[in-house]
Amino acid sequence: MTQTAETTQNPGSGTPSGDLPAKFLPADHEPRIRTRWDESGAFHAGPARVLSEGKRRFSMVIPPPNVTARLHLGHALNNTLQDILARVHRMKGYETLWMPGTDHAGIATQTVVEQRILKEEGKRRTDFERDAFIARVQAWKDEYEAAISDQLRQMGCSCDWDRQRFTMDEICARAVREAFFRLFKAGLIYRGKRLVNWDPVTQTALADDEVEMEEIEGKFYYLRYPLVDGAQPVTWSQLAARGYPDAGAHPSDEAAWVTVATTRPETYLGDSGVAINPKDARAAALGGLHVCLPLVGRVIPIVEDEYVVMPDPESSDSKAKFATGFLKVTPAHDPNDWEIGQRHQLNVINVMAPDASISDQHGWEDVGDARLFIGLSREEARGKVVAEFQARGLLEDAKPYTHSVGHSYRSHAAIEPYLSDQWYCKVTDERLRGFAQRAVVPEQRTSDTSPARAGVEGDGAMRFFPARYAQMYESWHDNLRDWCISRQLWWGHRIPVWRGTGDLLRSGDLKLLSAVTDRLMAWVEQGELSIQYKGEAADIERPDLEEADELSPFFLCVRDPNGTGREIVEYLESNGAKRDDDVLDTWFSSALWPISTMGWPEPGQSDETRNVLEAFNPTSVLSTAREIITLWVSRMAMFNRFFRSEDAGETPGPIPFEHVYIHPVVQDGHGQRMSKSLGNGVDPLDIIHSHGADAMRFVLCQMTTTTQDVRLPVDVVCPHCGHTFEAKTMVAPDSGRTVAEPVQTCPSCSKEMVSTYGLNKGHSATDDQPASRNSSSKFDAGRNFGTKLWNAARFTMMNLTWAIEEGDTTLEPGDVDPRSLSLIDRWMLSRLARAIESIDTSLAEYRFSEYAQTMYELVWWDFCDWYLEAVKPTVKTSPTQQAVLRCSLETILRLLHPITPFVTEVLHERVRAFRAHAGGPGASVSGLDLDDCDLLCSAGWPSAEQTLVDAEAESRFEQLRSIVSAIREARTASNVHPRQQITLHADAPLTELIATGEGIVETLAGLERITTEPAPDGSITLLIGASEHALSGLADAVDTEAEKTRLAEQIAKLTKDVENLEKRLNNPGYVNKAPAHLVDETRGQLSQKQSELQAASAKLGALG
RNA sequence: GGGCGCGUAGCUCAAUGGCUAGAGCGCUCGCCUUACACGCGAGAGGUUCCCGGUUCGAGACCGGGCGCGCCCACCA
Repeated sequence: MTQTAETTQNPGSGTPSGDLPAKFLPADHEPRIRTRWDESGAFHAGPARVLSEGKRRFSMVIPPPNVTARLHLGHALNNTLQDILARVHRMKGYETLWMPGTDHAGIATQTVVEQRILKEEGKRRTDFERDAFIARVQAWKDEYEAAISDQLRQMGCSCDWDRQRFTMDEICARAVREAFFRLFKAGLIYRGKRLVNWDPVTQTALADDEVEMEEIEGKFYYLRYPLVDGAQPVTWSQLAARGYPDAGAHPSDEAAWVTVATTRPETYLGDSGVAINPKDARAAALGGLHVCLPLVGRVIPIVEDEYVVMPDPESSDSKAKFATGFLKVTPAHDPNDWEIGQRHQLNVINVMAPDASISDQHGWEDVGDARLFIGLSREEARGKVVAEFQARGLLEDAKPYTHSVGHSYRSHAAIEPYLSDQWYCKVTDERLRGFAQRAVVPEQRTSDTSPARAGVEGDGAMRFFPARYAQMYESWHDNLRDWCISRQLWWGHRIPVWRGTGDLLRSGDLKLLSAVTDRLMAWVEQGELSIQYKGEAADIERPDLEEADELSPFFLCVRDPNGTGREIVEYLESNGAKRDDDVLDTWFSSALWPISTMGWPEPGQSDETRNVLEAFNPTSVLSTAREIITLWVSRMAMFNRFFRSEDAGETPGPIPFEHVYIHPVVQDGHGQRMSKSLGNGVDPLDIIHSHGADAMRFVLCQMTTTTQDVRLPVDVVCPHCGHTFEAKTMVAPDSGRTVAEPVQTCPSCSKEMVSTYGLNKGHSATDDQPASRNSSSKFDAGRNFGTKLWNAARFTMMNLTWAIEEGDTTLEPGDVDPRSLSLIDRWMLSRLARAIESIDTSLAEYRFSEYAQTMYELVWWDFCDWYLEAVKPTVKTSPTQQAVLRCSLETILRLLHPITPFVTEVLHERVRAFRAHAGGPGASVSGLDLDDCDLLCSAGWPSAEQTLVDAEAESRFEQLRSIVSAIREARTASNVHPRQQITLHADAPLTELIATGEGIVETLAGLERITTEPAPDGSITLLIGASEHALSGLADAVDTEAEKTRLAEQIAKLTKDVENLEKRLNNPGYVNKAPAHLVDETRGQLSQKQSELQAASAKLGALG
């Protein structure tokens, strides 16, 4: 929606407030304010102020967004919260560093770029040279890094933009190489042959988290494997003789078999055993027997393993229900089978090529008659295997079975567990896992029993908010496995390892010259090279290196291939050593983020960069999403502590952050996570465009409760008329998810559009049906709040301005003594003081919604609804009240600035302009400290002395407020026109009470006067408490019937209250056991209600 | 399978075991009151998912269900 120009004339025209329009139009101010902030350098942190001047530090590293795409509202939420923390602490006087940056996001980015190139140019990655392709990805990165930075800036994020980082920039890359080298040298990185999640399409290993589970309608195949004793078939009668249960049920001279159940028959080619549970009654009779794989002819053992599930057709567990008790073991193609194979020393037979076709070129030799499967794809082979088994009477059954299968989150191909050589990081080592576990504060630790080491820096100092997430962190470490860190990609940090064979040592004309080895060893001694061979460190001379060959090479890790190691690299490569083609898992560089961004391992050359790490690590808080607690938070803890260890890992170094705040996940209105595939994401810039950054930030802050998910109903914006409306939805047949219907009709202009919410396949935008954008009307509340604040400030300025024009002496510097003030002023100051206190408490516990709510109530209810309305008649002539008004506004601007930085900064400019115009700082309230500062973003956080909290003023105000409410209710019930000034006929006590308010009751209730005279005919009765008063001077005749109805309702309610209170007091348990003050309170309430009831009844009786 | 969160007004959410369970949006009525109609005033609207228990007192705590959702692991 586009905002139109203001319609309201400003009465204060010609003064410093004169050019304030009736609405705050964000687009008119945001760019200019951002420029002012940038130019001021307010967000640039200086380590020297921490290290030499002893200033308290507050630091955060941004969770670097992936450069794959623009930011969505989930990012907006997290970054708003971080900015709030940064701004609050900056105002509180902390030297504040918020380090911005982005993540290269290895496979994700490479894949989006590959897909775009394929779509636009029809080329594949393999059509490019490695460097040329990387250049294309780099171009994408540049585009999205710029877009993301722009989004963050438009949101108002107060990052230290001079220090912006990227996980692959030289500063971070240097840290990655150094980290890899140190881990390699320490034996914490090793080469391992393991099963990985292999994506046969992209031909890369995927991390577990890069695998998505998808439900598949498959089949359970029951395959018969003939039993053999040595080379001879075993008959059922022989089996019966061994005591095999039910063997007699088969023809005695027929060859016996066992039946295995599998969803993947094609993997039988790689079977190297059949397992049975030792508790199975059949197990004993099979001792020493083998099975012979059909066609292949391979004879494989039957092993006993507890892992095998016993069959139970009645079981609700689908495994037991479908099981036969015999499990085919394929160590090369199933992770569990791999484990079983390890336990029983079974052969590992890989029957597939990297593209997942059946192949005898990758570790399979005894092909036998199974040759007919060679070259088939997995899917083709499956059908063929089933057909061949069936043809031989070996297919017992095939049952339909729905199960979930891992798929590549990028290519969507089914994952093949695949045996391959990979680099691993030994995170299970005490120096990594142990350090990370012991970082957590003792009271949040549960499972890990290793004690924190007394006196060790960082041990037991890391705290989770909300605390429950500590549990997730801990339990993950219990089941930790070594981390596969290599990826078969081009986009990423290339692994700094070269492989060498004995030929490297026999280079040139020389035959195994010790001089060559000496040369390598010299580099090792210099700490520039580290060597591993056969899984062990070879950093000492090992004659057997000479035997290394292509199949079993030795590995040379170069500390700094681009710098000091250049000479080594040249030497290695000129002698035939080849660099590893793989790159590191993205999370490897992410794990270094808190130290790499701050310059580790180099101290930095200039004053600016030197000592950043010393000054700002550990950071104060990390704000992130819960699903990466394990992938990221834990690894940062490991690396920060390991690499900052002062004794190479003997003693853990400092933790990466003191607090870990886990923010909620933003879901759409149907409880679904915002995602690209659902199309329910919302671009923060769309919200900024329609509502402004402040409105977006305020609502996001207000939404952030301590639950784990928050819902944001997504609306559709009409591309024709800008109207925002709730989309008509449907359940998608394929996913079962709720999505918008493909074509939506605008309820305002009746034109049609194509909704992006739900990514409707086959519906593309046309001129008649343009694409709509997503938005949410939830942000209206934030925009309204901003306008309210704006107008409150406008009112304030107008009143102060008038005083100047009239030559008042209002603004003489000097303290206003709160004790000398009127009730309403004391009340307002008390509310401010309490808000300051309450915000501190909320923020200390990361309760952001409380902070927003406190400000909402302070501004809208206390300040606007009551204070401003109450002071209207008096403020123009009261210098002290003007001082209170101005100080209140300034306090509010400061307290609100971290949430809504733009509008508050603009208003701060106006307040300062006004002060300049008035020629001085103006009167201030004693006990309320507000420093003078050019920009609000670097102004001081307000502090209020405890003396400003005035309980007496608050309770007196509550009394007066309830009188005002009673009068307003009576007016409405009797249809008295809002502007009609009326007369209150009150008794002496009430008159006195109202007098303490110095006119505010009259103002707020619209009273012309208050008198003790008896009310004339035609008045309406006003019951306040148990005393009866009246209102007269109404324009129209009193509706007696309406008054009777009102009284009857009142009586019914009071009767119920009295009953409840009596019931409570008649309960002996309550009177005896509840705290005495509560019982007394209840007694008081009862007598109060009883007299009110009596008064109301009497009045109703009198009306007849 | 393990862990976690949630279920309160039509919607989105509040409520240290203690006043009559509150707010915003939406709805109804009255107001263009000279800061603000993105506003002001007054209202309507509740079986706090169900069943038990603890307690003088439960929306909250305990046990058992039902439902929704998220994360992790696994899937012969």
